[in-house]
Amino acid sequence: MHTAITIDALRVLDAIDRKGSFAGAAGELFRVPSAISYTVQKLEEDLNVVLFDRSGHRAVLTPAGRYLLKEGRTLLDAAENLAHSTRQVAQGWEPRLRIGFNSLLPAECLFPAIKDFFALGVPVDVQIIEEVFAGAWDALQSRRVDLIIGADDISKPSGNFTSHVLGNITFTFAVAPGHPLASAKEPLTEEDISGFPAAVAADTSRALPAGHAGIFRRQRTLTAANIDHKISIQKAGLGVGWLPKPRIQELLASGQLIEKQVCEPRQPATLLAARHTDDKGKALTWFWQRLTKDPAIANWLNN
Amino acid sequence: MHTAITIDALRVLDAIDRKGSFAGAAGELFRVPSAISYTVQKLEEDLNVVLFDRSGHRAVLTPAGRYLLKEGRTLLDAAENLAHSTRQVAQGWEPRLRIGFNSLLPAECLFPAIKDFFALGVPVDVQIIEEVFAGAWDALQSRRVDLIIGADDISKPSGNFTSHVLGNITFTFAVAPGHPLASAKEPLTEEDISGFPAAVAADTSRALPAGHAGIFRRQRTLTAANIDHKISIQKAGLGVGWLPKPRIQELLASGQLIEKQVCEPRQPATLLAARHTDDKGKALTWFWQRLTKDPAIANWLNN
DNA sequence: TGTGCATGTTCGAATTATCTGAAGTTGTTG
DNA sequence: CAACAACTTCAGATAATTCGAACATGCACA
Repeated sequence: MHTAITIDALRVLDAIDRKGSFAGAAGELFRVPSAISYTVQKLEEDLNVVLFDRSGHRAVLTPAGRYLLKEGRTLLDAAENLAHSTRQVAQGWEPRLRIGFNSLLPAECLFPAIKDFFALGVPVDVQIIEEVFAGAWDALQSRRVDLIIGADDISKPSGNFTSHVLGNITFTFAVAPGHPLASAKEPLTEEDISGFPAAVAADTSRALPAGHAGIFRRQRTLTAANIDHKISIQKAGLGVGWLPKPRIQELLASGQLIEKQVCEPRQPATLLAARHTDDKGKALTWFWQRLTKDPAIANWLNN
Repeated sequence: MHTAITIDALRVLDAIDRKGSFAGAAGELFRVPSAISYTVQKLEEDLNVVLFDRSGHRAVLTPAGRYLLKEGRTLLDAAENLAHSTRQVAQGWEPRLRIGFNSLLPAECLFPAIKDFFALGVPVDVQIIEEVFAGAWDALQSRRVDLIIGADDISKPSGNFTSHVLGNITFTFAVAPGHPLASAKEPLTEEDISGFPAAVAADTSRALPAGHAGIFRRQRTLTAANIDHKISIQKAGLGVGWLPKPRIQELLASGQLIEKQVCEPRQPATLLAARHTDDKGKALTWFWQRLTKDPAIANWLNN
C-alpha cells in the first residue's frame, strides 16, 4: 500500500514544529526519535521533495516543508472534523436539510424555527430554497428539497408524502398609484387590464413555462426574476398583476400599491407543509414537528 | 501507529463506490477482496461507526458511510492537491496551471498570453476552465483552479488569496441590531465571526452544492436563495456576513442593520484576477504578471 | 427446489511497514 | 577539549496489512 501524504505524517510534522525538534515530537507522540526520522524520510521519498534542511545540528523546515506543514494542518483539522461529523450522521442527524418554501411566503416565516434549531448545536446545515407554487411538489418528488413549506393542494403527485394544512393565502390585484388603472372604474374588466403589461414572476421549477395562473391571454408580460422583483416592478408602475395580499399589506397601507377590484377575482389558495413519509432524518423530524405547530405562518397568512 | 481516518481508507471507500463492490475495488487497487474487507472493518472500528449495511448480499453504504464517502472525496482531492502544490513550491515550475476565467469574459482574452507562454518552451500544461461569477472563488479555494480571471468579490472566502482590482463596489459586514456581534468590540476577529452562522447566497446558475458544513471550515452556514434573502437573514439576526453597501444603505441608515468593522475587511467587488498568495509556481507567477498588466481585459470591460 | 455464481467474511500464514534499541555522526556550548 | 543534545543508521522486533484458501450467504435461473 502506497501513498504520498498520510494523515499520520502530517501529524508528525505538526508535532515537530510545535515541540521544536524531532526528539520533542517523539516524546509527544510516544515514539522514539528514529521513528520520527523514518516517517519524515518516507514522506520526503514519496513526495520526492526535501522537507528539512539538515546542514545544521537541528533540522530546519525548507520553504516546501513549511508550506506542507501549514497547509497540512488544514488537512488534519478537516480529517478530525470529518470523523466527528461522520459519527454525528451515524447518530441520525443528516448533514443537510433543504427546506423548499413557496416564494409567495417571505423567508422570515422560517426564521424563529431556524434560530431555535441552531441553538441545538447539531452540525446540520439548513438551506432555504425558493420554489414557486407549482414547482414545490416537483422539488420534493425529485429530492431537490427535503421539506416543503407552502405546497399547493392541487398538484400533489403520487407517492408516499405526508402533508399538513398551514392555511389559505389570498391574492390582490395591485397597481402603482400613478398607473392609469389606479384611477380606472372598478371592477376592472379584462379589456381594461390587457392594455397594460402583466408583471410575471419567473418560474424556477424545471420544464414549466412561466406562470400563467391569474394572467389574461394576449397580454404583454414583463417577467421578474422572483416575487420581490415582481413587487418592485408593480410599485414602479411597469406592470400589473396579482400579488399575495400578506406580502404587500404594508405597501397597500402606505399607498405605494393600490388594490383594485376585478371582474374575475382569483380564489385563495391552500398552503401545505409536505415531506416524504419515509424520511427519518432527525433534523427533518424536528422541523416537521416544529413548523406544523408554529403559529408564525398561520398568523402571517391571516394578516 | 493509530489514527481514525486514513487517506488510504478513503481511497478504498471511493473505489468501492466507483466500482460498485468490494471485489471491484480490489481489482482497481490491485488487492484481494479480503484486504478491502479488512480496511473497511478497521475504519469502522476506529471510528466506532457502521459504514456498510451487510444484511443483503452486497454491502450497501449507510447514510454515515455515504456521508464519509462524499466528504472524504474532498479530503482526498485536498491531499492530492497538497502533494502537487508542495512539489510546486519545491521545484519552481509546476507541471500544470489551471486558469479559471469568468464566463462573462471571452476566452480570447487569454490567447495572446498563452501563446507567449508556450513560446517559452517550458514543460507546463495550461488548462482553461470556465467558471461562473460566484463559483470562481470556490474553484480557487477548493483548488480546482490555480488562477482566476474575472472573480467577483461577493463570495471571496477567508484565506490567503491575492487579487488584482479592475473596478469597485463597496461591501459592508452587517449584523442585526440584536445580534451578539452588534455590541462586540470592533474590529471583529475571525474568531468572533466564526462563532455565528454565516449567511450565504446560493449560486443558482451552477450546480454547486450550497455552502455545507465543510470539513475545512468551522463556521456554520445558512444558505439563502438569493441576495435579497441573504439580507433578510442578516436583518433577522440568523446569520452574519458581507453585503453590498449600496443595497443596504437605507437599512444601515434606519438602524435595521449594523455595520461592523472587522480585522480582515472585504475588498470592493468587481472583476478580479485572483490566486492563492502562497502559491509560488513560476507559471502562475508568469501569468499573473502578464495578465494583470494586459490591457485586453480592461479594454473589453470598458467597451 | 436445487444448482451455479458472485459477493463478502474468516482465519492462518506471509509480507510489508513501522517501530525500538543501540551505536554512531555532527554541531553547539562551556 | 569534553560534555551534551539532536538526528541518523541499522539490525532486529513488533504491528499492520496482505494473500490464499475455505466458508457463508444471497441471488438468478432452469
